[in-house]
Amino acid sequence: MTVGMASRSASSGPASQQDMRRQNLAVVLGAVAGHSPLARPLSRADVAGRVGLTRAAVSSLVDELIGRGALTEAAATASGRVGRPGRALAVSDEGPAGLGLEIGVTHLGACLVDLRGEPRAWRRVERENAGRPAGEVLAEVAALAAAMEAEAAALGLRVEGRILAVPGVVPNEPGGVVERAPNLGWRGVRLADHWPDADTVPEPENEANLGALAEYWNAGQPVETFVHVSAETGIGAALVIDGRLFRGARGFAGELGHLPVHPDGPGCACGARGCLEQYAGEAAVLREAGLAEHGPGDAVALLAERAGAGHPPTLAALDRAGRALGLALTSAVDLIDPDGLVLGGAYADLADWLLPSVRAELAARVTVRPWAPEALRPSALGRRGPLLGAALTTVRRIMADPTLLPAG
Amino acid sequence: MTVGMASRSASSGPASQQDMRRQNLAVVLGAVAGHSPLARPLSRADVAGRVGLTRAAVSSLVDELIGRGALTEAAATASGRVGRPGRALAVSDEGPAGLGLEIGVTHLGACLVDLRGEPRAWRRVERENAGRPAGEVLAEVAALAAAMEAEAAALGLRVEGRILAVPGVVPNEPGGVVERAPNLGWRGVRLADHWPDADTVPEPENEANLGALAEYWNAGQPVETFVHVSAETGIGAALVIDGRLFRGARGFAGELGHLPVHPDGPGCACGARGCLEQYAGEAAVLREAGLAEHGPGDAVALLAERAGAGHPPTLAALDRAGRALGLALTSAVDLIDPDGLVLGGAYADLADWLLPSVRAELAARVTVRPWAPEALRPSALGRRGPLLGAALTTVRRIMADPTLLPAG
DNA sequence: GGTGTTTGTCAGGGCTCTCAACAAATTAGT
DNA sequence: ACTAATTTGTTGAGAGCCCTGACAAACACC
Repeated sequence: MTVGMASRSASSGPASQQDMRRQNLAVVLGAVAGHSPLARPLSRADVAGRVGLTRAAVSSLVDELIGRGALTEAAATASGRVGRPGRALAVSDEGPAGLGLEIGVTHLGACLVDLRGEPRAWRRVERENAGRPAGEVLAEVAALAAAMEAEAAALGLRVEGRILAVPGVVPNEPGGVVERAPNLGWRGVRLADHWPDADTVPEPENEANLGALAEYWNAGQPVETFVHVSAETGIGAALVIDGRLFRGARGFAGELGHLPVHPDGPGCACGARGCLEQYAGEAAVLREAGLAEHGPGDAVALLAERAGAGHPPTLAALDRAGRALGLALTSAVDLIDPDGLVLGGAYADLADWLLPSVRAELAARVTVRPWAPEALRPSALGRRGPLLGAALTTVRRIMADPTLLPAG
Repeated sequence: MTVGMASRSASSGPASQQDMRRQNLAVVLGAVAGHSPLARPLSRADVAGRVGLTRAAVSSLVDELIGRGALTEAAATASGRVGRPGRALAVSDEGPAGLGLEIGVTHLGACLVDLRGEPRAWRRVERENAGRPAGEVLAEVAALAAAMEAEAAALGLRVEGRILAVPGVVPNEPGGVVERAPNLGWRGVRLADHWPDADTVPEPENEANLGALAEYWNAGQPVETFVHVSAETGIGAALVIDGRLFRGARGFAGELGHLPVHPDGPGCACGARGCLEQYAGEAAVLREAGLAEHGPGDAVALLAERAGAGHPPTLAALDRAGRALGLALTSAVDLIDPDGLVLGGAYADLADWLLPSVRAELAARVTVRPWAPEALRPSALGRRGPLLGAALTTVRRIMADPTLLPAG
């Protein structure tokens, strides 16, 4: 099982009556969750009419969902309509919750969301994690996680799943292993080996993937197929296709940083020439902006500051990066035909200066199909995306399969 | 409903017991179909053990499948094993069949396959279809189709679905419309408007997509995620992701021909610069090979002939095309991480001269992940792919949902 | 020929949905 | 205030589907 993949029908394998029940529980829960909280809340009869089940079936399903703590029956509402008023249903804001954890290069984070998807608690501590032993870092994360679990209990929440966002490669196969995280100096770290409590070991997932999923899950009107570009030290893209994260055959999909944008361009560390990273990577932009020997501190913040001040070399460097990124994204649009493109990670902070040139390049080169400049937009969540995505992963799993919750 | 998409669980919508039955019918049928015909045929008990249903359930499902004509009970086999021998099950080679039709620029085609996926009849007639009125061409196709239906009846086959492969754009939405087919001169052609018999109107689908699906369905050990490049007049790619055709948000996915391989290269008719088609398109290769004013006849055959004869400008043109194609495919590999790349259409006929340079370019540029040169291979089906894919589409739909067949 | 093994089928039971009927709770009308 | 109409949620009967357990049938082995 992989983060972000729905657990339904493994495409082969027989269907059982439990599967049917599972899906119908998910459908009913999804109907309540997908309903605008501003509108009049849904009753059992409303749900039945909306999803196409009978009132009797919905009643039974709702009872089970209430028993599992996924739904609550709110107070009766003065509907104003004729007939017996329905009993308002709402996704529970107590009970099940998802815990997201994050290891960044310079910080640790934690986030707690309830089943409605609402964040209920955030924690962030600054830590220089690069090069430290994985066990040491994980011990601190575990302490943070324990504090959050305590806070969850105080809020009446029960943590049902734990996902850890890491800036590294997490293989497709389960096992809780971070294959490598260059910016942390990790290689082949098994989370379970360093976690104090075997019952609360989190599942690792790549932070860029989680950021993309958060962007998708958090959108009011979600775009089902989009490319989420995320630049930290490298440049990666997460592909969300039909609402699901696409990892590629071996988990390497979305390697945007090494697309050949100028085939005869400068050599890249990867061995090829003219890769996108040579134009739009952090090191390349800093070099071009004359900031290669910047002091300590956040390089991205420095770039944003200089660009905001109108520093010509910085502006030129960002323009050059934007045009190269536009070239790479042209290839992505031609191949994948996404509904949208999202600039996340460091690019979100630099969007003001990147967007014009990226959009111009796309407009000039994406000509054989309709393409709206607004389809490219900066991330709405910015740097909080991965952590939120980690927490929401558990929520979305439960929404897709409410039987994951213990029966009441 | 779209060609090549499984009809199962529309992801939302409640599950019914019919859905469960449908899936289990498909699972049982799939187990029989997926079994090597060389090995001892499967019995009901074998199927039960393999798919995880009980013998009683499989018995009921098999009975229904036999009733619908999807399975047959073969003669008893001398198994040589102890115990009561099982009754051999086989996918029926009578009854349900799929009819594939094809309109090419210079020919019409038809193909009949039985439920095992075996071709049972082929027809091909040479016709210059470019520029002729759509109604005239479709009338000839309909005549061809009628002849095939008669042949099907003679073979004891019943045509359960009709798909028409066209060299053009078919929108995602159903409706039987060919939005445009530049090489035929078609625009907004509704098949139903020109078909003599309303009961046998075929469903149109892009030939490159069908070629890719045929490649997938026909493979012994199918690669689940691959890119099928197909060059005719333009250069297109069909993306098969997790065994399903991926069309993109608006049906424009796989537009490989306009990937910017040399951003400052020659201008393209699309308005951009340095598109792949300027290097690897038919017109560009012919021009580079000094064959721009070739006489009548198949330009691809001409290129193959000259290349086979060692004609230096042709070899240079193909090498240049191959390197450009390798660049574009590098982007595809980086983004999608496919298990394989297939060269189809005209490229299949030119594979001998294209493969080396494409592979070299990929080897030099795909460095941040494992990449085997053999993952790029020419199409096994070549020019027959689209027609076979059209015929197989119906078969795969029935395999995915045997209740499409009339009950016996 | 008897025994053991495997196959296919049947009857009973459980789960889940649908259908039809009904009590409950509210609005509209007089 | 009281009745009629309307809508909701629940209940019981019924159908569909799979599972369990049992059993006859058909074969190999001794």
